[in-house]
Amino acid sequence: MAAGRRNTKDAVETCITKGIHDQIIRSVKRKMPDPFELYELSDLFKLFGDSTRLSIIWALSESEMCVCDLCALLAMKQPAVSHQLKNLKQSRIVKARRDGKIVYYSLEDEHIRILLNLGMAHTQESYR
Amino acid sequence: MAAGRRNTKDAVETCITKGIHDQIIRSVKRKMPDPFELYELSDLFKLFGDSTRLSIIWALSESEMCVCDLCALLAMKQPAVSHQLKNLKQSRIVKARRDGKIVYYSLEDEHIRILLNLGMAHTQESYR
DNA sequence: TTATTATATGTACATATAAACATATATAAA
DNA sequence: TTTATATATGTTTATATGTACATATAATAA
Repeated sequence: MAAGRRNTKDAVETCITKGIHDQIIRSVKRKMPDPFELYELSDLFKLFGDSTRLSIIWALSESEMCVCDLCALLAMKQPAVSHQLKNLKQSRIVKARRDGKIVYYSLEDEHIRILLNLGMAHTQESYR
Repeated sequence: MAAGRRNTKDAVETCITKGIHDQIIRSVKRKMPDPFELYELSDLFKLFGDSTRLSIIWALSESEMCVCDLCALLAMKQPAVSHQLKNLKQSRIVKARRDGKIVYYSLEDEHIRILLNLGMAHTQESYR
């Protein structure tokens, strides 16, 4: 791609049909979120990006549940559920409260529920 | 887990401390989206779950761009960008229009932009 | 204390996948 | 037609990751 073009510090690499979109690229580049934020955000979405984990999120959007409830509901092994809950907790998607031996999980905040509903709206719209 | 419990067709597997959450599990199970929908939805989120692909989505939320623009903006190889755009297009996250040799990509609909913004709100809230 | 239950964690393995590289296709100009 | 440019696609490889299994920890009861 694009041989023989300058590559100074602030130069913007565009197509040979040079400079057409130069201003757009520069403008967008200025607004770009810092890499850390994009990385954190992709990590958030990544956790929604597995169907069994998404099932857990969906279930918790319906009701607080304990680990064993989720195992029963989703026909998953307990360690698998616990591993996923750990991931979900680290990314602040779910929170936990212990009551004796039982640990109850629920969604961390309303953002999660809204994200889920919005995604479902998009999917349902695409496939009807 | 839970040895010696009945396992008839409609039985709900719960903890030994039996029946505590039986009603909740049954209720949630009834409302459960069908597996296909959850699978499609997880596929949607999965595409948001990679930082470079998320950068593409973010960039297109700022402005329609051609493949080469994205390469320049994100410092990615052209085939890598095209591969990701193909994935994004298949899941109706982006759409394309061709103008001569140049193919311009943009977000498919407003849901995508809202999903992105909502996710960013959650991330920014978590880390401030 | 020991026993039981509920949950968490360490590790290994099989699968998924993002990126690199090479190559093919599409469009326009010469 | 041939040439150049922009994009698409096929294939390989290195990495990431979900699950299974074994085991550890936490909490309650006996």
